[in-house]
Amino acid sequence: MPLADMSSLSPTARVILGLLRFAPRTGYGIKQATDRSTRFFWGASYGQIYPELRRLEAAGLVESHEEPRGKVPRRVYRLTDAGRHKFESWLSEPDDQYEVRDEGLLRLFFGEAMPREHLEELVRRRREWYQGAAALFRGIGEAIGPIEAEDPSGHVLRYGIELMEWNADWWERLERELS
Amino acid sequence: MPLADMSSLSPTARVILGLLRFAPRTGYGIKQATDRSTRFFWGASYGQIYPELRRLEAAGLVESHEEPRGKVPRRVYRLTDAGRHKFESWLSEPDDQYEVRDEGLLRLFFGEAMPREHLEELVRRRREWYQGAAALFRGIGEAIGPIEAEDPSGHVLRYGIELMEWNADWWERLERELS
DNA sequence: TAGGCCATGTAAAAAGTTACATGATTTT
DNA sequence: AAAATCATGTAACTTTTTACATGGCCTA
Repeated sequence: MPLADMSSLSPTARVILGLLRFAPRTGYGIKQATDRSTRFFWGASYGQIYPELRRLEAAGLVESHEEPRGKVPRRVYRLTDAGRHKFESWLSEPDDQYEVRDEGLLRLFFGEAMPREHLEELVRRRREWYQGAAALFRGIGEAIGPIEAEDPSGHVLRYGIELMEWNADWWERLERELS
Repeated sequence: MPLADMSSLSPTARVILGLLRFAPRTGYGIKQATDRSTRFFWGASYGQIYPELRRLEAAGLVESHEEPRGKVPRRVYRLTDAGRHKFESWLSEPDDQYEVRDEGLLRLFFGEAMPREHLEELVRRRREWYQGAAALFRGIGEAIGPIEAEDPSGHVLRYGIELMEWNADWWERLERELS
């Protein structure tokens, strides 16, 4: 029985539904999974996850049952058929607009006027971040991975790895140019 | 006289201040400038720009004067010294976290399960978007550019062009693989 | 036994989007 | 004469962040 207005899914709702497709999880588990996977293009905080799970349940897109560990209350959520269907119809929608928000790039865009040492620092950090991201993406490809990636040769994963590597390279080159 | 709490700048405030560094502008002009430049990593809507300009003025970071065109009221904003200083100290802050939000990637991340024809469509659109973005960035490099780019050989612009080209290539390759 | 991890949540604030409303000026 | 562009704004809503609060379980 859909009670809440879920005619359109918020990005966070989509992350949640998408992760639950692979396995049932607790709110906490969803947070861990996003931190290890989607955080590179869409993060989520507890302040969104828990309320969103309740909204999704009210709309009949997920269902939950209690599964305590000793005295620790614990609620495991899983996708309903309606939820799976809703998610898949979102996937099928045309998406015309790719909106990207990248505060680091914003800073760099205006940063040409920065003192040299700050610029070098910024470039170094950015390079390190991309190296970490590349390593993480490669790790997902090798291990079972937090998202239980069905197909380790999947396009997206490859895109992720290659994009992060390209970036790590680019920033490393700039770093060398500057020094 | 700073009246509003501007101890920390919102991203939109930073875009505004950053653009005003090059030239005084109206709210409308700021919107045009973002649409042609920062929109690829940070967009802004009128609903943010006009109220933010008033907050910035209340805080003494920008100042404005009326400059009507005929009967059309028109208010031109420019940076104050305090605003310039504030912006430059933001540039100098260390930034540890690069948070990126990319809804298109989110979709693709989960999209492996998509019906083939939807996937192809998505890939095609994405390729086209990147080709457009690459063209636009190259255009900025050639023309004076809406942001009055001081140095057309600047790192960021080069980064933008090369990133968009890399992406256009990547998605084109995937498109061919799929067909 | 202490520190880290698992686990759930809320309240307030901040940030951003969307839809609406209005009208002059400039270009085709 | 029509269409595009310049120009300013608001109200309601949605989305996200941040800071707080609590406490059991596991392992070194």
